[in-house]
Amino acid sequence: MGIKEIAKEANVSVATVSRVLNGTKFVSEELQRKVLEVIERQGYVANHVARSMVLKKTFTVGLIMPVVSELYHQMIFTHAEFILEEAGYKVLVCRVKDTAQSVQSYLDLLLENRVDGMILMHETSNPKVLEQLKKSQIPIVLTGIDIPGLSFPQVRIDDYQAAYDGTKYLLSHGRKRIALIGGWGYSVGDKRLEGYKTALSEAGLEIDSSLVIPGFYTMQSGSQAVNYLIRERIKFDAVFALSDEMAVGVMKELLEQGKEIPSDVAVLGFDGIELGRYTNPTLATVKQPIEQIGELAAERLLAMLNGEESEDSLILPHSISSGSSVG
Amino acid sequence: MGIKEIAKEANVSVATVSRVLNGTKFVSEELQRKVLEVIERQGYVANHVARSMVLKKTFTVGLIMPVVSELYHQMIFTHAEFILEEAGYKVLVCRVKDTAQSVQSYLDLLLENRVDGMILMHETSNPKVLEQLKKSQIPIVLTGIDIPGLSFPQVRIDDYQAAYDGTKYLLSHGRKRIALIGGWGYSVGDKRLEGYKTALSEAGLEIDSSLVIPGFYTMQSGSQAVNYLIRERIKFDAVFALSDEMAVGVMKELLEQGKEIPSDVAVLGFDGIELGRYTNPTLATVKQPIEQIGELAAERLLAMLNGEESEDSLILPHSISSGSSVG
DNA sequence: CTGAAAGCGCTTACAG
DNA sequence: CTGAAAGCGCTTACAG
Repeated sequence: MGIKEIAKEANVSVATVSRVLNGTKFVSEELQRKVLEVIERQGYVANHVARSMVLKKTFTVGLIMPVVSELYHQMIFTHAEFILEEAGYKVLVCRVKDTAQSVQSYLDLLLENRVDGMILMHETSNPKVLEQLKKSQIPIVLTGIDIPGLSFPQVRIDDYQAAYDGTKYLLSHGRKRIALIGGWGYSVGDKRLEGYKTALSEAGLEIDSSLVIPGFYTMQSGSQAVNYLIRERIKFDAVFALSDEMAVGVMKELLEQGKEIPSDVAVLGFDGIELGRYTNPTLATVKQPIEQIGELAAERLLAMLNGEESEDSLILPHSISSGSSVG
Repeated sequence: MGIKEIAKEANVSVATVSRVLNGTKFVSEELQRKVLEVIERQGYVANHVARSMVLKKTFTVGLIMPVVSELYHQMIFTHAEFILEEAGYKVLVCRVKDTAQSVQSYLDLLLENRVDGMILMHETSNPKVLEQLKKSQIPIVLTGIDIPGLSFPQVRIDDYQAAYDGTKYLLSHGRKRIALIGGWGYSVGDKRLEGYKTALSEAGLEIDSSLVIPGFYTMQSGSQAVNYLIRERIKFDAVFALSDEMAVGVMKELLEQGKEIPSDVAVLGFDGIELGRYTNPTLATVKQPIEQIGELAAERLLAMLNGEESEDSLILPHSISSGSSVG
């Protein structure tokens, strides 16, 4: 049951059917009525696969994102998706399950399926992937991340400054032994680490590398980090977790180990997801403008999809959101 | 840059290129080498849109899910997706934003884009949608839900029994005034409500309808329900929230209002998501076999996609997971 | 094993 | 305003 059958039954050409379907050209009311009637009666469902082939446009954008810090990424996704859907695009989401999983296969998948554009929320340094990304002719925007060597427009915060401000916030609450948990070896994490170090140095404090703990941005990972600190008898009076999810795990483990929050240990998160307002104690955090990031990333992509010049990056403001987990 | 250009440059026919690309037929080593070389050198990317059109198969399955109880639905999705991806399918996710949003547009989208099958995790009673679902020729499996009038295979728990067991669990901990929060007017919620009522009746307790509160399966909604109960001075010594996310909101509000958990009020959740083990106090809950539901739903869909007979529904076992939020 | 050709279901100049 | 026809990039009987 295609356009051809509809055409025959309505006694018109396929061109006419196509035209009433798409409203591309004026069609006399009579033919329009006839065609619409047949379509309705036959329960015709347009075939967008065929349509995409001739149009060379799929109205699909690909989104590659990590599954860690899910609540944060989901929210960005939700806001971006909303804008994209409004504009008639659908989103093919590729969720990179863990750090070991390669982005390669997802990138191939998106390219083979001819997505019109891409939003990349997952850092990668795989040279082959980088090469493919550069060569691809479709618009791409990096969201929440920065990939050195890739000149696509970015929509994100200033991670260095955000971590700097977060650290200062803890310092201003009298903390001196601040553990930092995050993913090192990635641009975002490393920049935040720099901000942390600078803030400590400026406060005249030495950087103790035993306080810099690797984490995977999951709740479990937060718990493990605290467990490690305590097991190794490393003294600390604050934890700065570089995702709210890790912070939740951190608080859980601290309470379990009999620590008081924040009197014994203050906890500061990162991201500003809704969950932080529902924990006990509530979570102080470095808040990203999640809604804005998602929406602006989508809007930038749409602009490029509409042929506008690839725009510059957008660095959005962060803020500190207080909570009872810090003094 | 299509198969045609590759063919010309390799001095073979397009048929041969297609064959080496798909490994469908034996191609002499020599031609194979020549074709592969050109493909590599040109950075050819196969066009799956064209491929889908002739094959009448997109290797895409549609997934319609609600955005409430996100952690729960995400986990089911994650497990289902894993199986599906292994089998070479990609997933087009449709996230229904709220109860007011219609499934209609997503259903149309999936059908127009010719998904090979569908996983439906969102209840709907829209008669037109139901009609379209019935008429559609593709395999569909209902996951975590039951839609009266639709005979597709289901993969879910016994919601009636699960709520019955949960209520009994609270009763066994000496609770008598159990508030129930959930979404009424949907099959899943209503069944659970029945289980709750039966358990109370069997215990010789009267059903107090002022304890049956509507909720939207979000954290915020859980908080609001508690707020309502307290504001209206309705006495209660336990809350049975029909999602863990609501339970988190419930606990938050209780603590904020100065109630002790569980001595003043016990809290029981539903779903068994990871978050419940990270809250303070930890959350007792009626646990669904999330991983199994996701995997089995995907496997059933794959079986049907492979032409196997549409199978019967699968009712999986639930369990009670203890936590310090209940006695 | 290999190729010429038809066809998948649409859209859109090009004529009329 | 309407239609005949070419073409989008593939796959696959059908011959050879």
